[in-house]
Amino acid sequence: MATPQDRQLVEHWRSIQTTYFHTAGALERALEAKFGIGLTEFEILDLVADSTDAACRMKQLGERTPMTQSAMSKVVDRLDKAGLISRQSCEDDRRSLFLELTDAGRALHRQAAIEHRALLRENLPKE
Amino acid sequence: MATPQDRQLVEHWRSIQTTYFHTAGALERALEAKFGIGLTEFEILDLVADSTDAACRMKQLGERTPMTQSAMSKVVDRLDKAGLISRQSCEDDRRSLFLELTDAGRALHRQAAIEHRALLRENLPKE
DNA sequence: TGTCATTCAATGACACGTCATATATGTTGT
DNA sequence: ACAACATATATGACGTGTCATTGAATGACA
Repeated sequence: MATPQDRQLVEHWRSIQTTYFHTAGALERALEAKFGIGLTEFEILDLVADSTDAACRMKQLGERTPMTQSAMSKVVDRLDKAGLISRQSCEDDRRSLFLELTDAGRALHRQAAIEHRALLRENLPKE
Repeated sequence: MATPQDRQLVEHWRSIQTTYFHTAGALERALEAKFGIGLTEFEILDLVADSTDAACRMKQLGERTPMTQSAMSKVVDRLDKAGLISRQSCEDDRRSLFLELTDAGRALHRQAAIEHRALLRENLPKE
């Protein structure tokens, strides 16, 4: 802990951590309370809802999130069991999985997304 | 997922998440590999090393980090068992604990901090 | 075609964080 | 001094993430 630059660097990092934890916590609690899903669950729903094409997505979604492949697999598993998402095996590559929102998933996502955006607006530092 | 403002908001949030996970991951791996401690362990060491006064600190440290009280307690416990920190009970309020780096803790922190700052410099978005 | 390496997803062992509590101490009001 | 409440830390049960590995399918190439 020497130079002022270092102090500033560390302060910057702490502020990132703080807004990350603070915001993630708020999201987590609200989504859990109102919709019975966690933040990671929502994020997968959000990614899938946001996916336009018909590619085999499980893998590609992994590239759009810092989540581990293993974590993804487990979250998707929970979502599947909750009836919010469906996994369909790909015709052209049977190792891959194709994800799709169920009607319930789509409906829940629509509501939850509103809440999610609102909380981001409240919690994220302006600009 | 309607307005462009919303898209931008979500993109902003995802970028925070990404830099958070990416940076935290890099720190975690490096500290673990070179010093045998996790990121949270380091962060406590760092806070204690950075504490000037003689207040009963366990509680007050909690205010400088997004960590839960429970998490703090467990991290400190690990650090204690690793011989890097010592907990001394406060004279004037025996519920409180006073934290102090051991010599080993101080030495390790000195090295680890250098690594830590360097990695922050590499990973954090400039400005 | 048969081997060997590669890729996608799932799983088990394990570590760590969270929540709800427990325990000990302190404080306040009567 | 005695309840009743408040505060500081510790702990146990539990969920979820990570790493390493597995299983299945594919690719590459002699």
